[in-house]
Amino acid sequence: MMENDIFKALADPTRRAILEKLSSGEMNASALREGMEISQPAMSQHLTVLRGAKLVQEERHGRFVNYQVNPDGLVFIAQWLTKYRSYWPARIDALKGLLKDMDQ
Amino acid sequence: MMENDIFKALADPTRRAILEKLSSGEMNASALREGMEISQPAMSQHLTVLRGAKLVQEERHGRFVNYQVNPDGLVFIAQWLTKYRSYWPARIDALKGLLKDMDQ
DNA sequence: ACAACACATAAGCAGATACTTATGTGATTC
DNA sequence: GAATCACATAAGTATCTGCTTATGTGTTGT
Repeated sequence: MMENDIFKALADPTRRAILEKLSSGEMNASALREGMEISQPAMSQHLTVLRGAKLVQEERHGRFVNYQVNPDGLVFIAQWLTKYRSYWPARIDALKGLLKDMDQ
Repeated sequence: MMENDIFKALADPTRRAILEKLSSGEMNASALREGMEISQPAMSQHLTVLRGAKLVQEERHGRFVNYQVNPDGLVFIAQWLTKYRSYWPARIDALKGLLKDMDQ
């Protein structure tokens, strides 16, 4: 199931850190490791999970694989959030109408 | 950490189902169990996790405890999502400005 | 062709997680 | 005030998760 894959993927702090790194531009797996104290296999495994959740996309360039944010998973979460619109604080109430637009 | 508590709490499908039940109105723990095939202790444990993530609020009424959605955790996720605004598909681009308003 | 490189996969393991049964706690009812 | 009810907590356990080390696969450079 899509929903479960996404939330499980985001449950791990290392994977959220990877996503955040990618938010500033696409990067290959080695570049992602820099300053992260994580082994090469661990990174590879995390990227597999993120790809399965449609949170990242990969693109091969020779022997490098560039990863970038995939909006699909994130859009799903935004849509999931709309189920709770009516409970949001009033000061963010203006968001409601726009979130509605996302329902197509 | 707040962020980790929220994402870990949402990683479990049963807890997401509980949240969704609460989205249609406040309910006590026994009412939440109806039609869910979950033991009483399991429900109690899940509600503890959801409360720790500020995704639900409790309110005692005699020997019943009413639970309701707590927007705090959900608002946090919406704010977290804004980090990836620039990767959203164009057709949802209109949302960008509004999400920005949430940054205060 | 071979060595070096970037990354993926396999297998094993320690710790985390979600369940279970049993029992505890506080409120209500008779 | 004793029984019942709604819920919480404790302790044990099977499964899941994320790591490790070892090895495999495909690409590049010489």
